[in-house]
Amino acid sequence: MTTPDPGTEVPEASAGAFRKARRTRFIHDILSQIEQAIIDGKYRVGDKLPSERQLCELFQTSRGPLREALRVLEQKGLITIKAGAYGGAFVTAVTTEQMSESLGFLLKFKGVSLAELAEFRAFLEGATAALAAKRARKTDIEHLKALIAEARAHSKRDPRHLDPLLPIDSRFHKSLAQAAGNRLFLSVLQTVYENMYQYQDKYLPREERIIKLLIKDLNEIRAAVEAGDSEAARSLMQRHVHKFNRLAEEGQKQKDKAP
Amino acid sequence: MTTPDPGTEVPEASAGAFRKARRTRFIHDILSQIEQAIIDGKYRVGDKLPSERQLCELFQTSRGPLREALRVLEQKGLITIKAGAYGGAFVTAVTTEQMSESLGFLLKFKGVSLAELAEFRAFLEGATAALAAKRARKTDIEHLKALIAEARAHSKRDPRHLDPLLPIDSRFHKSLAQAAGNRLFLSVLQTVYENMYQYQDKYLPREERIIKLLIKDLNEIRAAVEAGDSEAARSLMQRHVHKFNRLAEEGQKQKDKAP
DNA sequence: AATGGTATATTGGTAATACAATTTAATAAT
DNA sequence: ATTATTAAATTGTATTACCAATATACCATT
Repeated sequence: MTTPDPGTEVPEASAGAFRKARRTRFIHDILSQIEQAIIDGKYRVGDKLPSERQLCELFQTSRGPLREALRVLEQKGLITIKAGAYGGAFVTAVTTEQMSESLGFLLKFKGVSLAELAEFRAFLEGATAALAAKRARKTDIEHLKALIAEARAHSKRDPRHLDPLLPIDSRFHKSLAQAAGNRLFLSVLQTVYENMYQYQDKYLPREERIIKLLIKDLNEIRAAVEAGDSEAARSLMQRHVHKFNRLAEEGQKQKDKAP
Repeated sequence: MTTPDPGTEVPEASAGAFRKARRTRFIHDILSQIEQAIIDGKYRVGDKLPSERQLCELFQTSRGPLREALRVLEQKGLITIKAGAYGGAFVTAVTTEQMSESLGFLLKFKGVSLAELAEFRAFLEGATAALAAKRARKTDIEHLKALIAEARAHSKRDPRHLDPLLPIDSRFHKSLAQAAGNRLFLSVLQTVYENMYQYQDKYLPREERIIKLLIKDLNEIRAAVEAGDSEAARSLMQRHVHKFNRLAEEGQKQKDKAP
């Protein structure tokens, strides 16, 4: 399903009638069989695949190639492997981890700048907020309110420490994505976060006004979402993201000057 | 860099100060070393890594685990492996392939519907068009015009065949993403395409009006982009995407009725 | 001269076996 | 009841050998 599969191949550039006549490795066959079995639901999350030796029997191969295949499946995020008695290969729920890593490579090697990532994030979160404004239910709104209340409590107890607020901020954005009712937005958002995390929060200036600003922004967004005003939600969110990105950029310059 | 790396670890849920003290497998070390070497530019695209036997010497390990590591790197899209004399592991340029696959798994296992994918695509392409309207250069516009001209030529020569137009359509969208001047949009767009390809085009009704509609839509978008009207470009593009998605959905229902 | 075949050395691909390390569960000892 | 020990299953690693693919250089045929 993933690699050039003769069966489902799309005749895009059908100019050339031939494709590379590469002979498939064993592990390709093993991989696609196991993948298919998982996709077909023959193995569900939590299920244990047969032991390596048994799989060797089944596929009529030796442990070398088989372990290579298992390693690839592990990398794809489909299984996790535990050693020891009652260990083995267990089917796991897919996460955004692999997608994040792939995106990370693209960022690194394609030379995508943080500015580009921030721009993408602004669009993404803007759209997320707009959707949330249309679809958020009462419980979603309450959840957002609770998060803001939590943030306020923190800031009252300790008006100078930004760090405890950052995870709350993160949860706010993710809750919003959840309220948007499209899991794809949430997944992509998480992927973006996992890749800009290190930069964004690290360089925000640790000042009281930042905390106030953050809470104010979030609350305005919440209000727009609650009012069902999707355009306002989008606009507020985009401005918020851009604003905080600018703050982080400036903070980074400051730090670079006097480390 | 990918897996739990003590160095760059982010204190997200800094509630738990400790991370699982799992004894790292050999291949983790091997992986991170090779990955780092590639990231650091010690090996560039096209370069050949040492042969398996030599790598075994370097890492003081046997071929089994080493090959597992190479297989994982291959899966990550960092290297390709060729057999035979003068073969070996060659560093390759990263593509969107892995990200596409990861997204594909998320779609399959998280039960993300095609409707959700289409919604995401509409947002993405809308944003892309809006950006392109702001940033497209003369050469970009000319490229878009050339594609439309090509499409028109096809439709004149053969007014009934939609299929030759679909690749042109695809190129149009990708060119637009290129003109948007943010490689991230292009990468994500490609990722989405690679995952909805099979569905979208397959079920479009093969009627003459569809061809006319397609060309008309593209040209209107091109005009908005050329005029620098980003809001119009976004709106036109979003409507276009939704429209064609609806057509494909209806076509699918038709085909399901009478196969 | 051009083409096609063939040897060869290099390198990845597979197999088989043995042992080490890890982990859980059952058991024994305190 | 708690703790230490043992046993069994399973992955992790090492070694060795051989098979298969392939770029190169050389040779043969036309």
